[in-house]
Amino acid sequence: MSVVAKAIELLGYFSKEMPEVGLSELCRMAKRDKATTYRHLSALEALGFIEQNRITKAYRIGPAVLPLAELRETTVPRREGALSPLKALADLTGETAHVAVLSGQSLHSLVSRESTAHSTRAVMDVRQLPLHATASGLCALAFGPTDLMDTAIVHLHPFTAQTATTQDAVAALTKLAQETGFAESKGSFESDIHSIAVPVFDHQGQLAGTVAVAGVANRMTPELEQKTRTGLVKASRDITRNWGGTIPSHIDVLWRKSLEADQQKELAP
Amino acid sequence: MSVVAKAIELLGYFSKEMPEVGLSELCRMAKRDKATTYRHLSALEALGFIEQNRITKAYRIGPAVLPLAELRETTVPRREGALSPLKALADLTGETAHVAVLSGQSLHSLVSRESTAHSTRAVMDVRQLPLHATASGLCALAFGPTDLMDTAIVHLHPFTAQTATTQDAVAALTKLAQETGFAESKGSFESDIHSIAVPVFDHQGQLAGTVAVAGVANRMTPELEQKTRTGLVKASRDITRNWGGTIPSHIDVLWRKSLEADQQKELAP
DNA sequence: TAGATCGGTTCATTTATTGAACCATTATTG
DNA sequence: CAATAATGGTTCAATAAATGAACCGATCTA
Repeated sequence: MSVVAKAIELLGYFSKEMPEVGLSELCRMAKRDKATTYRHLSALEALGFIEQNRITKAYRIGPAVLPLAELRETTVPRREGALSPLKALADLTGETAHVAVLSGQSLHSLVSRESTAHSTRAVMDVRQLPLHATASGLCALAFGPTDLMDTAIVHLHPFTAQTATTQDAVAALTKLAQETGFAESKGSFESDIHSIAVPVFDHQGQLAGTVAVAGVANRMTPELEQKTRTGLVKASRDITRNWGGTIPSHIDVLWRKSLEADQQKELAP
Repeated sequence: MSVVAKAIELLGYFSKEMPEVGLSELCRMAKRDKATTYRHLSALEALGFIEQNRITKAYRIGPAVLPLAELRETTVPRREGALSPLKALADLTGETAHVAVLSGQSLHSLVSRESTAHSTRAVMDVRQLPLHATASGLCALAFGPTDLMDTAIVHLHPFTAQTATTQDAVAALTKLAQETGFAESKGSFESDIHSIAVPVFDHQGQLAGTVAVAGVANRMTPELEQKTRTGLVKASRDITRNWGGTIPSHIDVLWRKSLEADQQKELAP
């Protein structure tokens, strides 16, 4: 692992819940030596990526990230295009909706929207999503570049008892997603969270990212699941359009079939 | 210089004018070896800080900066508070207005607003502002922590023929700013740009950042300069208030005196 | 077709990174 | 209130990682 990666990884330990973190705390979280962490922090501080609270000595994200984000937004305005479909999805389901983008071999959280319908809800505080353990990740494996699986199986970290930790198990989940058009994670990343994800595509019909709904498990009834699937498909269509992409026809077919099957089930009993 | 710094410095070469840059171009700009640059880029790509255009092979800023910027703004919401005073300032002067924040020992561009009054205008594409060569930098030296000067004099890079390159010259400009309440740069960073800056303060009356107007030199008449000074003082008062800060009374006195002197001059001829 | 440029790779040399042990301060606590 | 255990920060010899000249194959240009 390069120093660059180690240093920048530290930025991942800051969150809305913990916007300021001290040196020792950060060492524990990153499981690194104090001197090392300190030098990494100092380097990031000199660059304005983090800054230090002069009183508490704790660190927080610095102002240097702002112009970079602005540049990214004006160059590739994906966030804006994802925002309003995501809001609609969160409102429809009453759960947390989020969009992640595929960059190289990894999946990054782009924007998330929490519903205010319930006091308990999923909070998206992870920036890089594990491919094998999240609905979004499995969705990327199912519909993204094939070599993504090679990266995924390097570290099959067991986040919960439900996490798929063998190549075969991950492959099976991926296959299921490819057959239905929906990727699912039932407590495989966080134990009480049940997620469903669908792919978003770029102008070449390649996977650009994923839209997902992360729901509190005990609220995820078959009815809500169906509503979620319908909402996800609409959100993916909207975001794909906003990003100037097109949904491959075979994906369209998959979704139509899955949604029709759901409706059948609803009419049957 | 640490690898972390070298790698992250590469991010500085992307701009609105050049949002996508190839490997060789980047090597020339950063004056570094190709292999080194390539490895730095690869590291940043793996972290999502940059991504590669699969067709042109050129690199651009990646999506990983977006959640960081969002976290920064929710933690330290300064951008929002600066935006509308900045807009007013740009409209008043017809030139480019911008705000920078002091983070540790360096000054970072926070947000800039260009006026549409003229087709030629200053473009703020630098993220870290040199302390000795810009109005904002001199302003920070004049009203910020005293140890800032130590950092400033380490590299007195001659950006133009007008740049102050001796400690004495920088000290003289700083002293002038301290006496008038306004820091000025006449072509010391970019030859045709004339800038004026004033400080913005935090809740302790310490320097939090700077507001500045960067004007095209030949448009900067004494009349526009006076209008700019008045506008800057208003902008600083508004932004300082929005950030929950207070302007020290001695600064208030300085500004009043300077603006009154300006009015005298205007009435005299 | 010959030369130039591009992105990307290799490997011996060099240089920066590492972490145990060390301070100096600042809370905690019996 | 003194003892203890945190905290942030620093040092330096051992070591692991970064470096860059030279190289490759693919495009592009004249």
